[in-house]
Amino acid sequence: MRAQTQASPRLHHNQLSIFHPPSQQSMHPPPVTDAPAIQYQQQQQQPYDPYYLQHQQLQLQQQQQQSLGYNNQGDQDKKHIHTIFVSGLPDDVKPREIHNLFRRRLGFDNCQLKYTRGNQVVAFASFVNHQSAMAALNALNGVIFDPQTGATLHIELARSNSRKIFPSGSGAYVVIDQRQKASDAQDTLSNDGDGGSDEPSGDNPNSSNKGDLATAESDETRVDPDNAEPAANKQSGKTVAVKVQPCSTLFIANLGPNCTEEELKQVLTQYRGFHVLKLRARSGMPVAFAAFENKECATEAMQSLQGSMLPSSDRGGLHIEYARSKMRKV
DNA sequence: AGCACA
Repeated sequence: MRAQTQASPRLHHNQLSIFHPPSQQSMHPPPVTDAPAIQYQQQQQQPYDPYYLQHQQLQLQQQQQQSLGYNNQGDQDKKHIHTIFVSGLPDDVKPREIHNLFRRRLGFDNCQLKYTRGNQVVAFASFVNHQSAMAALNALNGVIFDPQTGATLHIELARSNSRKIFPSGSGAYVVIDQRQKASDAQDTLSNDGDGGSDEPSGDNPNSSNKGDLATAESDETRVDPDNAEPAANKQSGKTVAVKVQPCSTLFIANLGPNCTEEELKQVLTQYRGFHVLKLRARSGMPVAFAAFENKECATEAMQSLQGSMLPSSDRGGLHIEYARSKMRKV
């Protein structure tokens, strides 16, 4: 009997918890001193999720910012936007997948999947503040969502924030179906009570209510045709050629000059199947190679950590690719 | 853009 090794090839964000610092930490000092900004997992076996702690901190931070008048909407920039707009999704995407894509991200609040009239699928994800939204945007933009079709996520800041439908941190998601043809959108509202619900279980075909959640639609969440780019050619019968051959070893670049092997290892050990890390400093800028048990594990880690900032990062977030050759087993 | 170890 075989184990369930052939899960869905799509993203499984089961272990993501890296600190995404504010892209531009503005006028406000870092939150508080009683909790470190980075909470590494100390290689424990027990499931450890700093998400909730950090989530609470972020909410506190946002309240402080609001009370200080930083959420000034007179600004022409988008500092007040804490919702991101996601396109490039395959049309068979499930709301659960969107939720699982974002639920572990720092500062996540809620998300909604939307079927547009043009038979496109887009999603909105809201965070507790602008920085968290930007961190998620930077981490997931350009990520291949479905390796089999090559569908690539295109993420940008939403034009306006989603209306808050659920209490913060409830982790709920919403489906809005505007398709013209017969719709098969089923669940409109779900909670994740338990921690581990990433398995690609069978879809439940209970199309009980449709359209009642469409009241959540507003001009805030309207989708413009120019806002949603045509996704990868998933219509063609053939599978699209991928950029780089997937490999169980990852190539990690854009590290800060002071990046240490320990620092990177602390992060990588949070991901399933991680084995060995090798750091190589060359001409000032170090690069690293991380070996995983298999390509799937490597892919998960890459997709979660893409663009993430380390404490030592000073030239932007991590740049991760599949290595060109597998790490020699030593 | 930068991909080693054997």
